[in-house]
Amino acid sequence: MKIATFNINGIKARSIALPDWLDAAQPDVVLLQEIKSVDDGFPRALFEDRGYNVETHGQKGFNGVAILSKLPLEDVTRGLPGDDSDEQARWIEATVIGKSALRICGLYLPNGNPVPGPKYDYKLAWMDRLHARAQDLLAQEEPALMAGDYNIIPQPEDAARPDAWKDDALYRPQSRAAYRRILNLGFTDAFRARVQGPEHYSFWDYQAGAWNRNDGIRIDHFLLTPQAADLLQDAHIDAAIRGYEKPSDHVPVCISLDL
DNA sequence: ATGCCTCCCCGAGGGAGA
Repeated sequence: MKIATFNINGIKARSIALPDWLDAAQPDVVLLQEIKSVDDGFPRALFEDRGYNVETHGQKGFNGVAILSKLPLEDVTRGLPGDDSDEQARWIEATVIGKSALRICGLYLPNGNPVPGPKYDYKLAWMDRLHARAQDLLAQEEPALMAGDYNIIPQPEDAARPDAWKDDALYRPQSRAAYRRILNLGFTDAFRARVQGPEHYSFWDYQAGAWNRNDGIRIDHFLLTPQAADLLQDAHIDAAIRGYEKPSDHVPVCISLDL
């Protein structure tokens, strides 16, 4: 089973590039972030015509997450537990029914800039809630994953110019510690389990020719429970499409599970 | 880089992104 996560930076702006990538890459399941659309505005037919089931959790203008799946989806839930007053659409879960069941969580973790400030406080509070959900997932002792745009640069090797990010919400020690606290519960970073070394990125700024200079950062991640990590066959980043026509500033990260 | 693009809101120019 091939699963991808892709921050598309607006479904309307990606109505060509996203279907083109789906047709070429043929993923079974895709977790989308930043659809920037309400549920009713999401072009479901574009994906249903390609054999995908579509589940969205959108809001007007910002954020928004979705799941595309060629396999049946069950028990879909929307919103990260832990704060009923949180109206931002950043979390969706479902169970994919393949040879056996896999719980998948798609997330768009808050950016958090500027630091300090209320947006950074929101990021850290959101990560506390993510930690709690992560603990519950692990307690199930079943194949499950949390994937999406974490807005976290885990290590210096995950940025072309780590010094440029030292005061940024994506790289502050407190941000990275909050991410490690989740990882250290027992999750596997699927990409780093398969690929080591620098110069593997999932985001390049639109500005200042970042793509052409390979001035990127790796901030889109797959975290696997031990039972899911046992099934891991492959992980890679589809970097090339960053250079295609009208790209997102992120590219897809893909894994294959023996499911 | 207190932001060089791009996206959204809409129908001008501001908020947000990372």
